Amino acid sequence: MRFTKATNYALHTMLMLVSASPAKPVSVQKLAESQGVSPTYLSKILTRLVKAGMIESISGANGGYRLSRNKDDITFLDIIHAIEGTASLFECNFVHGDECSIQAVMKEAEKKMESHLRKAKLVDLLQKGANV
Amino acid sequence: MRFTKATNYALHTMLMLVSASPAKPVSVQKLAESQGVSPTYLSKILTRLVKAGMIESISGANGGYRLSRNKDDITFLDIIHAIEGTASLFECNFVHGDECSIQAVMKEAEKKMESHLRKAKLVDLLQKGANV
DNA sequence: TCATTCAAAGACTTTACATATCCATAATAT
DNA sequence: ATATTATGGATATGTAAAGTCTTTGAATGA
Repeated sequence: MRFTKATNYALHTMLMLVSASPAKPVSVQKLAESQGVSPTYLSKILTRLVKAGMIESISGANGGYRLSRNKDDITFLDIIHAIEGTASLFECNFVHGDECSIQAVMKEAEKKMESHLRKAKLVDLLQKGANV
Repeated sequence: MRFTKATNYALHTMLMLVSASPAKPVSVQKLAESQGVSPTYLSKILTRLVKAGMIESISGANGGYRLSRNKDDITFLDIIHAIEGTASLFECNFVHGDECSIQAVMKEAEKKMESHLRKAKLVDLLQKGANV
């Protein structure tokens, strides 16, 4: 299992939007070009972030995407869930009597990762002087 | 991203081998039947565990698979790494100046999950009376 | 020694999903 | 009006997971 490229695009795009002025939307052309991905494809990915309520899109000339929330409220986990979905990473399909004990361990492990991603915010990266 | 079904099969098979007598190997037919998977396919999966040195296979009549290590040394992470590989779950392909700050966060999150899976052992489930 | 029982391995198929591309449509600024 | 920009649907394409089939090789025991 691997995180999808779409998640990589989404995270990098969000970092750009967080560091950009919230007043001006950034066009998908610009966002796509800096990541070496086609604008139409990136647009599809960003639509998922729009539906998750994290960013908003402005059509027409000088349009593009911009944050629709406070920067500080945006965690890694929000973005990842918007792209990858919120389903558990491990599903035991067998019919045990009660809950599968293996699955219980796996879910606990997943929670550890999620907990870290929930604490991690994009703004924090900017403060450390990260290059987008 | 999801864990593969192969990981599910491997974990359940290992739990069976841990709970079985180490003297007698268990045939892949038996292991496969109890999980509703074809023997040839399960055999492919188990071969990876053999190569990882966790179990050993005995050919010929009364053959099968059995543990090749102490039960207590077998962690969830060992099994998962043997099946899914050890590559990082997240790879940023872009060329930043130095290491990608987003990737650093993702790797840290992954470590949290791995740390939990390294502590989790199959024997512990048996003591809790888990049904295989 | 010979048939039987078992795993290993290679070639192959099928399925599912990620990764796009293309085009028509709708919204908006100038 | 026209240029600019996102949206959505249809449609490839690529790749990995999931599974089958068949042959080979190793061990047992009669």
